[in-house]
Amino acid sequence: MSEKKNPCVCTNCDFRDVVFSHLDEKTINDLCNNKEEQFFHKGEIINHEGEKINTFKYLKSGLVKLFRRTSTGEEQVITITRPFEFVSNMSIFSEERYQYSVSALEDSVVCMVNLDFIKELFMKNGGFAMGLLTKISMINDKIISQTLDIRQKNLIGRVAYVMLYFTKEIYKSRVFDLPVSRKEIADYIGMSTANVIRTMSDFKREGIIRIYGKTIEVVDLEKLEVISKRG
Amino acid sequence: MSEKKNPCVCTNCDFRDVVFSHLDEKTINDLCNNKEEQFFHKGEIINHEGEKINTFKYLKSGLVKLFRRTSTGEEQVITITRPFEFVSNMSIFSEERYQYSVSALEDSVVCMVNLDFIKELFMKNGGFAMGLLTKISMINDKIISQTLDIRQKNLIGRVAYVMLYFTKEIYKSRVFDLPVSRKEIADYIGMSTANVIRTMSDFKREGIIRIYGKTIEVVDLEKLEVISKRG
DNA sequence: CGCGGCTTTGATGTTCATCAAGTAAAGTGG
DNA sequence: CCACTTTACTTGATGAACATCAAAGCCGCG
Repeated sequence: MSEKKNPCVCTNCDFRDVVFSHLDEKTINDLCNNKEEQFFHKGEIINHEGEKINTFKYLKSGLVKLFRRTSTGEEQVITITRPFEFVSNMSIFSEERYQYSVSALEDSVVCMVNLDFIKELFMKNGGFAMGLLTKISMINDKIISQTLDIRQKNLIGRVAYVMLYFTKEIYKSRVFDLPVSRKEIADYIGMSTANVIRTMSDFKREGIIRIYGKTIEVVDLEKLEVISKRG
Repeated sequence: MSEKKNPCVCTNCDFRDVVFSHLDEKTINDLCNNKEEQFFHKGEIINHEGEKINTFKYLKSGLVKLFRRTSTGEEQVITITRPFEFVSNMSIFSEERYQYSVSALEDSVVCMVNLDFIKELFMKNGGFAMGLLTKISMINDKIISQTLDIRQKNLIGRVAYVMLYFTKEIYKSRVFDLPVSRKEIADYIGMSTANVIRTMSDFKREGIIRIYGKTIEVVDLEKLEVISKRG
């Protein structure tokens, strides 16, 4: 046990539990030499639609949105997601280029691992492969079911859904700073900006939420739930 | 080379190229003993939402739809897909139970492989694992991008999209028997049944398609493309 | 302090769902 | 095989939901 100390920070990375749990110390060390951490300011693009994929990226801290741009220039937001849930794009193995863009909604730290290294690891370590497939499947399932959930609701149901999503999934708090513009919410739920704003104003008028600039306070969580379910 | 003849039909299965390409003869033989083929009549359920997942299923022939039922009882069609594209549900590894239902739109043959066998194979054969992950990713990507494509269109654009989907992706022919009801199209594109019918009648009136009972003939493919893009 | 982007609200019009009533087609049972 | 029942399809009329347009207020930033 008197071997030279391993200075690799990956050993203690919280992300190990997510997909790198079945790796021995040597592999973790290799991983460490094949990765790079990068900081992104709020608003910066993490990767562009069409860009070549050559790293496996995951979010260590912050908040990101996954989106694409339609031929007419409008933005379609696919999902908004927190650390550990965002494992690169879904298509690292199936596509050579990113199908969607990812941008930082808050200051974020992304860890980028050489893709060939990941692929090699995937080939020779079944446990790792299984963990990664499971994680990727879960992310995809979540996106699909979220999309279906939204699709079945009307305008106010969708807005309520988004408020609840931030409250319960993203911030786990009834008070939070909205990390997106009204327009981004609109692009997320497929409604017009004006109507998103109108609905939020209605919620405010009815005492369901309070708005202080960018800060939102959910006052009546139950009523939001009812609206989201019924809408 | 005088070993006993292997009667395994899997050796020549077309599906080998899809995910079972990296397997040696012995493994293929094992696979053969762990699989079962099943025939489903048009309309039959292949698997139910909520049912326990214990086989890896793929479509050998026929046509299926993937869907779920909302709390209010309406059906949401997630995708309609042909052989080799449908590899069980997406969630065989991430979930214990099916999240969605699958039913046969045409008479179909499904091959069902013991899930534990697949998992074991996945763990010890990197090439197989890679092929499977790639396939699953592609299916997921397709579902997500299709959903986004539909979402950005209006009523007539969506109906045109569906007609083109059957013409170009499913049947590769301008004349085909519509395998779904008007209501199922409506559930697929998220519009009302009456309006789907109305739009198809409009297309017929304008000479874009012809309708003989269940049979559809696409007369003006280009006009459909224009409507689909613009709508 | 002035400019540009985001937000807000009202007024107007379009798109689409819903309802209703009728027809065609496809099962079902005698 | 025919009468009956049910399910799918069709069309028109109406109203609700939502987009769009426009004008004004707000806020942050150079």
